[in-house]
Amino acid sequence: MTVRSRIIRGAFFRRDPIRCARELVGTELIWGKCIGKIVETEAYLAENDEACHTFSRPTARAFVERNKAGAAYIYFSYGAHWMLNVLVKGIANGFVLVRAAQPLRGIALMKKRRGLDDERRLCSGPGKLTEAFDITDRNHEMNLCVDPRHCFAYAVEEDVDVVADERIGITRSAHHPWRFTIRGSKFVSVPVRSLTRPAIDRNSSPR
DNA sequence: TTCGTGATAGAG
DNA sequence: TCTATCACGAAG
Repeated sequence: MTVRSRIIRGAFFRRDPIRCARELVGTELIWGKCIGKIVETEAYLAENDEACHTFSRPTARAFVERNKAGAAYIYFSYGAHWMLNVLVKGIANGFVLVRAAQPLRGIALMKKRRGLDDERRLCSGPGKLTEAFDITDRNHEMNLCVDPRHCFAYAVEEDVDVVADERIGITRSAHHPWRFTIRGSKFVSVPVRSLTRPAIDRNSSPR
């Protein structure tokens, strides 16, 4: 089976962001010589989601209008890190943030770019991942569903145990369980907080 | 736990 | 022009 036949096409991203985020976990991110298995994503909704850039950034709303599903939305965060998102336009619009990956190929190159040897820490966060893969704003608005060298691809193994958990690193609309990880993966950014979330649990949580 | 870093947006 | 904010990461 060739790489091309496994490419995830635009139809995948013409659904809703939550489902896309969940199903992108376990797929492969192919970027030049580097390949990683995606172990962590988050969904952001263009509507009614205060954590999404579209909520407060006119440029993000314009991006959604201007681009097709599967376009890369890449921005610079905290003066240091690039974030890789994929545009979803379908039943609902939004983004999938690619947060962590398990290095599969091009590992020596990733180590060099990151200045690290520990494979677990090469792509264990959205900023680390883009550094390891050399993803920057020059890839902004790139269509990630056509070029087999810059795309997502279905993995050969299909059985993936995905855990839903609350998104992290945000202050607004943080309660939605729209973070998705591979259960038990050692390559995620931050360990999942709870495998089973109580429906209402205000007393056991400090702060 | 703290802090650097720079883009963005909105207020004045 | 100024300020607040931020989907982070590394050092301590």
